Amino acid sequence: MNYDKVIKLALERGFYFPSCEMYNNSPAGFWEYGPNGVSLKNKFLELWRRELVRRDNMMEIDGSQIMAKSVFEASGHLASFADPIVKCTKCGSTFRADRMISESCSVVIPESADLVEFDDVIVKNGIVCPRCQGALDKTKKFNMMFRVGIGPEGEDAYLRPETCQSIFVDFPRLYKTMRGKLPMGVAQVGKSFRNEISPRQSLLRLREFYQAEIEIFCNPERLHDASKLERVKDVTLHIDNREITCSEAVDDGVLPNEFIAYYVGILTEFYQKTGISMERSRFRKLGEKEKAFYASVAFDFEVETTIGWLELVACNYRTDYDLSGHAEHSGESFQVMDGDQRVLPHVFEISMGIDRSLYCILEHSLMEDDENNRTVLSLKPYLAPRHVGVLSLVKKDGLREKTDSIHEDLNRKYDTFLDHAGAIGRRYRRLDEVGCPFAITVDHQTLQDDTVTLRDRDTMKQRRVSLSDLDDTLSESLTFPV
RNA sequence: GCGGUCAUAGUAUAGCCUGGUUAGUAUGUUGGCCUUCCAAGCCAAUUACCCGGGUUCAAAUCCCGGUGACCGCACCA
Repeated sequence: MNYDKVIKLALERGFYFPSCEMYNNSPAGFWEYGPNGVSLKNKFLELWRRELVRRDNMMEIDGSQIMAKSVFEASGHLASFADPIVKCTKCGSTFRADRMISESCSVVIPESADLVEFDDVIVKNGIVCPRCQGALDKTKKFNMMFRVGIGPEGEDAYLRPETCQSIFVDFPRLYKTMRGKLPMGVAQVGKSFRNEISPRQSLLRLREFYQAEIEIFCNPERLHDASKLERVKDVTLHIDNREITCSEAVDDGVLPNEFIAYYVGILTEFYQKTGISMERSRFRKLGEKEKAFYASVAFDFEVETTIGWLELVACNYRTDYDLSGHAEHSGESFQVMDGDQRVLPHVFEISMGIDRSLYCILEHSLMEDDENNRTVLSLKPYLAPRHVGVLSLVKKDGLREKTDSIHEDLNRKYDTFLDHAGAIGRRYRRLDEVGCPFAITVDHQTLQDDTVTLRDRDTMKQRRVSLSDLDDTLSESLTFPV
């Protein structure tokens, strides 16, 4: 299934759509989730909590989206989350200053250098616009964070460009008050904001987006403990073009230690349960130049789609980069006791893009069933926006009333969809398109013996189920897997 | 931000070149009839020319500007 079909489904069936679409000055890169999108997202996150947060006994927080300027001085984002750009005064083209200079005259300037250094080299070497030979303007910094003005004086603060900074600044309190012990995982779901130059492709490149981030605080001297890895040692990983188990990955040096291998393992088990094809997924170790400025080791979890490989998760070993930065800027101590050892914890991060993950689930689940002339969103039942359609075969002879009462018995426990209108086949097709795994239909026999038909989305097969067994039957298929 | 292409109902499109239509079609949606378990049929209803300006007696149509989308470049924690 391809990108166009997914976006068409998203627009037509209330999964997601552009924000403020009726106003023509609405900026790009902002999308909203409709009813089915929210329901899918909530269930995806519930699965994430089960498979990662609860499984590893992590704690979850919900931090504020606007954060103090100092946070980003300490984190390095004010200095490093910005690109030096230079603009041509004649044709208006914009270039990354460091790249353009190294291409024009092989002088290498680090991107974090002072802006005057770029200007000096441009003047000294007579560099002009590579496109039109026009004169270049002065180099500027383009910072990708959104600045906000707080209070009447409009004091500087920033929308967080990643959710994890709240986890870092909250770490000392969490450790003290929540009886922290290393390794300690802290998770957060929330919005992050980045002023992308060119947002693209709906959910895949947003200016405002959801992240589910996990930061595991650990003792850097105890990364070879294999006790947790035991649980996932046989999980198969696609990594660096190989197919190996978690424990083999450590033995072969593909993954640096047991600690990281364990988290890569549970992350893989999580994604297996989302319905994303693991055959079309991989971990990829990032090279020195691809890594973020804070990472010493970085793996991306990537999924193949019709528009290429997408990065869904960044796994970064951030060392003590963040905690030492915040310790230095705030004066607070971030050291903790691990046994009888005083340590400044290191951080391993699992930073997940929720929107991208949802897109991949949709693309990998969407099927065209030509034989039956239908489109089926073959979601895992526990992720489906609607669990069960409740339909009356016809409205008359009391079937409507019977159906309504069955619906009332179900709709507090399940996400249901009540539908009386139109041809039954059309109603089944509509449910198929939003991934609803089951439909029960009330017919004349129901009035006689309190049974209904239960239709399975993927096979279209039906069986008769007694109303008294209905709850058990549905629960069995709709609860999250263990 | 640059270049190319594009913008008409929920969705997909015709009409634009050559200005004047009641803006057509398909599908969807809503109600009704019929049917009574897989997008059937019939009747009715419903919904659109991206925004702003210009040219003109008259603009969906021609011109300018803006915004957005797609592709490429670049960027991408």
